[in-house]
Amino acid sequence: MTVGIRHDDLRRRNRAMVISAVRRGGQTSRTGIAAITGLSHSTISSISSDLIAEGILAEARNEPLALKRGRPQVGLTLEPKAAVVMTVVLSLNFLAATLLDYAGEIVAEEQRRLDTRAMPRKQLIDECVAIVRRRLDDRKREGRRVLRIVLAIQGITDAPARAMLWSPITPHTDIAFADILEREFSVPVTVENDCNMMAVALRWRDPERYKDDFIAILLSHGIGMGLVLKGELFTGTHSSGGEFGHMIHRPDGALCRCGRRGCIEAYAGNYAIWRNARMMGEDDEPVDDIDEADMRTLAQVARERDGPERQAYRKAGEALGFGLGSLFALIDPAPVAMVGASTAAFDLIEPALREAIAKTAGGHHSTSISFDTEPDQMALLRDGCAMRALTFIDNDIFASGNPAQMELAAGHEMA
Amino acid sequence: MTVGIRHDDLRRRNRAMVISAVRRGGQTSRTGIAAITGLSHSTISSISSDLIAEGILAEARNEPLALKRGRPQVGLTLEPKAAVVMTVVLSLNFLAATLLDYAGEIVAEEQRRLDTRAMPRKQLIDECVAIVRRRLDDRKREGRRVLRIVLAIQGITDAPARAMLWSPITPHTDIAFADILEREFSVPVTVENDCNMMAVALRWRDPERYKDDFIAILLSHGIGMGLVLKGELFTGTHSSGGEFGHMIHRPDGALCRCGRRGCIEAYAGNYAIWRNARMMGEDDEPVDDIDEADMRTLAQVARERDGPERQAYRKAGEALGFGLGSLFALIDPAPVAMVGASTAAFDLIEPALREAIAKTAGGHHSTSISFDTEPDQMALLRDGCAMRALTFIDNDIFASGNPAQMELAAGHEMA
DNA sequence: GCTCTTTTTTTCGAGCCTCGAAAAAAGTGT
DNA sequence: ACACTTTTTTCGAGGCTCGAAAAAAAGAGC
Repeated sequence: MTVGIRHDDLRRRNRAMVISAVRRGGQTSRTGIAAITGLSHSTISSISSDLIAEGILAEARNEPLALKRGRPQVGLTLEPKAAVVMTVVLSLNFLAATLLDYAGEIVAEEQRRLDTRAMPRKQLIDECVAIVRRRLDDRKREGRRVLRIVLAIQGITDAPARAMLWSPITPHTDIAFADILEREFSVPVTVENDCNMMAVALRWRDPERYKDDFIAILLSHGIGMGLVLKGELFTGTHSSGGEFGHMIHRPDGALCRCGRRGCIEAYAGNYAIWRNARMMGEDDEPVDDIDEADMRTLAQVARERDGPERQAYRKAGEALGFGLGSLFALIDPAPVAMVGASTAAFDLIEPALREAIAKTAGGHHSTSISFDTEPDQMALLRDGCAMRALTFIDNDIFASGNPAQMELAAGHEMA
Repeated sequence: MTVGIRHDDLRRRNRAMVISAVRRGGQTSRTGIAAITGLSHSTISSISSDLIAEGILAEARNEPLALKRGRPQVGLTLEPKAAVVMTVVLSLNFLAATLLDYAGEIVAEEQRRLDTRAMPRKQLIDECVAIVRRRLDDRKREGRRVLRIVLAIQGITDAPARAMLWSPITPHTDIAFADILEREFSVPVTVENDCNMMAVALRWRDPERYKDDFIAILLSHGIGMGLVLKGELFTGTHSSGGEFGHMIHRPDGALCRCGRRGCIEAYAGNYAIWRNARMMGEDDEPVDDIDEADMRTLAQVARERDGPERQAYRKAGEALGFGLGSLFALIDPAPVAMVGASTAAFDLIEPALREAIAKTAGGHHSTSISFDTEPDQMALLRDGCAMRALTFIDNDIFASGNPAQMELAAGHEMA
């Protein structure tokens, strides 16, 4: 049973609402916030003066919001110096860390290539710890306390966002990154699934198109998905869930990277398209990594002539289409964003995809389903992590005007 | 953006919490409620004395709750006379209406057989209106106002629970039952999917087993599903969703009742099992209805010898297993309840089901997934509707001590 | 340049709500 | 009968939001 609502919860929630309104709206006046939240002007006035005094919001005295009669609106903005967050992205052979201020501006960045698949467990962990340490020591941080680290991992994470359970980028499993980094740096950490963070980013980037319900599908070596339903990120009950790529397309079908058979990924992942285009057997062990240039060449050949290459893309489209059809049977159709470098070949995939989806129960209005493509997954990923970290600070730290918490945030060095 | 929290919301939520604690706990003391909700004793005292004065709760003076030292606890119960709700169940060739008091006890019942499939649209509607009118006129109602009607329909309903969009029980589509009944009787109505109501009922009936995440699958002429995730009934974005039976098992496979091909239902529904057992073609038009006795005979034959009958059940198990595997890839494994008369043959289905699920990504620990069977779907359905209606009254009418609402509830005759 | 009008923001008192402490109530044990 | 224990109610304090009114900060008009 949910716990009863106390009096102080009330203030906390309304503070959170004010912060959220400013984060969404950019520069927003008190009157605007009152309109959005439905709270009275007096309440907004009281809360915002508190937040300004606490150094969370700031008044943007420079540019007036509107040129009309009457007292001009004073825009409220997020105070960049209020906090700093760090995002860490761990993908196949790639590690990146970014430091951002409270307003979401990038303060410092670092990217590295490394051979994640060959690394021993300890070295993989140490690389992550090291990159975090270097960015924490970055002088551009200017002593502002890092209040949150969000680590996005390609693979499955656990439901409390504490650990990586399984990942295609390493043979090792069950790495409790959150515990490890928290022990090391005394900053709260969460570990998130990469596709989920992409979905979060899409929502912030284009709230018109990606409103309350949409699907982000990553077309890459493997197939991933981030799902937002009713305004909430959809996750599994025990894990990050949403493993669209491992729904079954054909029972006992092609061999998947996960060791099982017939998964959607075993038809639509880069390795599967490659395998089919090269007319290898469906039982052949998936190759480890395919150069992006090779995939581009493959797509070009498929565009030029009707051969096994074009067939391979057709099979990918078919798998994705039937998979989406099954998904739509569960959740109803929703806008779809195709993310990743392989979306460059989406023109080869789409016809078969639409054909397949039209054969399914969820495909009722298959022509009206929109597919957008977004090739740059890394930028999306970083933005998603940043918003995840910042909204955590908004809701769980700054919303409760708890003096102890605030002091921590203001502290110039960490424990 | 969610609207800000006002002061009166606070009381309303805490009132709802008190009512909910009593509905769950049966006879509960004020102290117990304070412990469950985390609210202070003074708050509980104040709220419960209000609720008693308003005739929503009552003190159960008869039996003491515990035999220990100190002032004995006074049990609070739901006041049965506070309201009355009606449930209406519309299934294939069957219509039932039940009147229940605020404590959930049945006041009056009526069941009818009718040929839903052959009925014109108007007649189907009229039958529903008529059964509601008869039960509203029932003298056992004793003038207590009916505050809610919940209509459960086998088929797809829309997300706001206002209309039936499609159903296998009738060729007619898009019937706005909620509007029709509300116009007729001036009582709020919702239209719910039958399997969703079964899931609701399971949760109330056995909260230990069916906690926050579980799946109810209806094995019947068709295949339906009710899904509870994170304590919430899972629905689609536009419709009741969760059409597990129409996820794709085999692309371009067997002909389904819905007109498409390869749906799970086209292998696991009674008509599919029948079709396979009789060695008819997978393209053969599904039969309309199969006698329950015939299905029992079929199962008996399948148990006795290894022939097409047993194979048919194997295929059903396989379809359900791969389907659950795909579902588990999205939501992670959860307890499953198999509901309906056809669960009598679950012993024939289970081996192939477990075999299939073990081949999928979600089937990691396939042996640990529990399958319960619950043959009596009608009782479950009625209970689910009743709880749906009653909790609506709890949360949306009685929780807000709105005098206007309360007066309506107390009124002895309807508008 | 001054006053009037308009719009935004702050101030102030009223009304609720929850909480903790203390008091009252209603039994059991001896 | 009296002491003890546990539940429930009462009461005053402290917070929060709200509406109304006041204050602030411009543009418009002359």
